[in-house]
Amino acid sequence: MERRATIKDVAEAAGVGVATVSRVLSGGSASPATRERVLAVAAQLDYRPSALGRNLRQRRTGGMGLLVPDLTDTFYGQLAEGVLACARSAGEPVVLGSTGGDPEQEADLIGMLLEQSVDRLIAVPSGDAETWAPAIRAGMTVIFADRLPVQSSHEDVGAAAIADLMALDGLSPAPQTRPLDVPAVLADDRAGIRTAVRYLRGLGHRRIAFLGGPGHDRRVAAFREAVGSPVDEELVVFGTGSRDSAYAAASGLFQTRPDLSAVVAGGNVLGEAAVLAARELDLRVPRDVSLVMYDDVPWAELCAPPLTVIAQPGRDMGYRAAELVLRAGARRPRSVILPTELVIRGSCGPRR
Amino acid sequence: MERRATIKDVAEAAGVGVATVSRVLSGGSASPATRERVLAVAAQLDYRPSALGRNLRQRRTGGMGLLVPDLTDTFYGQLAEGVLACARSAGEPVVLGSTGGDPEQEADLIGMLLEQSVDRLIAVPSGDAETWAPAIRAGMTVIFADRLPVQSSHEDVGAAAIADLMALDGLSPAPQTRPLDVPAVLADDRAGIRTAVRYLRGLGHRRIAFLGGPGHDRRVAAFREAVGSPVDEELVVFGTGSRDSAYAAASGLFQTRPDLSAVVAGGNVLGEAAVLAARELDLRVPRDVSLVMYDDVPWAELCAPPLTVIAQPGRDMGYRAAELVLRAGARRPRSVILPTELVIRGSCGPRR
DNA sequence: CACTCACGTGGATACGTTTTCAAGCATCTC
DNA sequence: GAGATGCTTGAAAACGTATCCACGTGAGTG
Repeated sequence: MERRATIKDVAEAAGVGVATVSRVLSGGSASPATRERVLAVAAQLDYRPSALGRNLRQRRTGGMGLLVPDLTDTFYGQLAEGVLACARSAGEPVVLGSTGGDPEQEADLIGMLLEQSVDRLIAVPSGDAETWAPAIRAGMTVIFADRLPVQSSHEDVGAAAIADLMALDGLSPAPQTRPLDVPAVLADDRAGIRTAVRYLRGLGHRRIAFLGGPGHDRRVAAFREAVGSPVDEELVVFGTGSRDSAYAAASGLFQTRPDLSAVVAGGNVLGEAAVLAARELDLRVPRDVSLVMYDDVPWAELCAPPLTVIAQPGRDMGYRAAELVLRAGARRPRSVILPTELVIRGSCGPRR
Repeated sequence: MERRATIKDVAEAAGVGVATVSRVLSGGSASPATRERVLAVAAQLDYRPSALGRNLRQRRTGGMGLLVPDLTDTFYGQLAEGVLACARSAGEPVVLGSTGGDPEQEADLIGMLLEQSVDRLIAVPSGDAETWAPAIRAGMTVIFADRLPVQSSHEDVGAAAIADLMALDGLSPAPQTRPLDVPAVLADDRAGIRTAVRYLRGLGHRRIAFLGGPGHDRRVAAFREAVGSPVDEELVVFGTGSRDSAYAAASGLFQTRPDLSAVVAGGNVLGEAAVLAARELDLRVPRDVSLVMYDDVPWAELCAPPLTVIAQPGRDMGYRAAELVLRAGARRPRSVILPTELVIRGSCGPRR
């Protein structure tokens, strides 16, 4: 457990000043002769610059933070893998937090990251603009992934991202809004949901339900738009994020509206709940009810029948978000929307 | 984006020295009067001590590192959630790395953590003792979770943990071995596998296969022990960790040995592969082949039939590991073995 | 040849904190 | 009343690095 060599040791051994060593190792200019000598000595001493000293000097911790609601949710696992892959190839550390979907815990974790001087953050937000204000105010480079913060009445965090999205969606030009500069990496929920609904429509389904969870606002909106007015509000139900509540929501939906013939689950936890609830109520998939689930996960294929899903590239989303947050210089990065794909397996059939 | 207040600002505003502020905030002794004043000023200035300064001073980063092979594997997701839960309640950051089961990446990540001066680490190891030597040598407090490093010929990292385990298993007293002080948090693989094999035996199965992956050494050993000699070596096959290789292993197993009537999958990825391969080969579960899978995961219930599993408390394991690594003082913590439970669902039937 | 300019270099400083140390002061003891 | 004892306190040093700045040297230009 010997003490690690410091820059001072290297400087001494190489017969140069610490400034020179620092320059050589950070890619600054130096004469080829000294550069070579310094590098040789550094290698020989097995010198590795301490992140502590550097961080303090630069008043910022390298790497990035990552906040997700729940690592048990396979989609967030994929997202995290993407982020980690990018961070690893950049040699940057990532400090992870799991919010449990609770804005309060999220706020705590943001505070912790602030304390650590982590100034780059990728987040699947659970709180609203107020929760995110401290991070923005502190000058953090924040990138939202998978979703945007819920809109609170008088704030507009994410407004810039929304503007980006509208442009990308080919909607009306972004309204004049004070941009708060929080870009996002999202899946094309709108197209994904629309495709799924059309697919179900094509199979003859008319009473299609949406089973959502927290953060699925954009998906519900897309669902409403795809179904067209008037929307049967009883067919749009929500869980709170836990598996239990998802199950309760699904079960309740099936029981109060036995006339529904198809359901779109807004996430894999909801999809899981729908399968379970249907089985419990002796509803056969797809004979009695068709099911399409947002998120493609390995076990979707294991179900009987295998689940038809709206696949979103979780890993890519994480990777892209990490790229954005790392490359973010003076210029604020643009938001990104990644395509979804309807993967047709066996959980949807014609309306009987 | 105003500059954050430093301890100096607080000291000045409170009319005391910085040392006093530091003492008050770190729970040192101070007169009630000054303590109150300092706290008031600190609150008013919204002062939060910078982890950077503290870390540099103490030459160590707080919190802990966490290294897992793959967050896409639900079990490691559960494990990570446990670690994060404990860390969150302690207010400590955790920097996460995903090794992909590759010793080389693992070594890189260890190096990165060393550079960050992270001196506490929870790991599901992929490399051998040699990979872990740098961490140990640097004085890191390491706790292994879920498995131990593979034994390399001339080293004995984990020997201490093994000694602990033998004691816990009620085996012979630990042999005299130079302890390398790497404790572990493991599931009782031995009992879990034994119970599963006995269960299958009770159903009449005689040709039972084991489908393993990297890091399943203890499980294979337990399987061999439970099955009793002579072990039919063709019935013990391994994947390399990826889903593809797991599928290949499972499919190969089913095809080369159509006479087997039951299989024990060493992890949830392997179990998934077994279900898929069986379906592809038109083998019905449990009519043609019985299946029990290590790891309980939410989707085990979704399968048709629902999977009989050996449940291990992934979340608890993570939480316990985090507790151990945080509480680790001068005294090296003891290893912990957590119980498993055979959860009987519908994937096992009598031998036909 | 004098002057400028570019470049390589090292000393010094600052980053924000914890901890050591000695000094100041009040209380207690003989 | 003098000395010992305990507590509170602040100045200063240290942690390891990056960067500013000033200095010296060599080449290039008039």
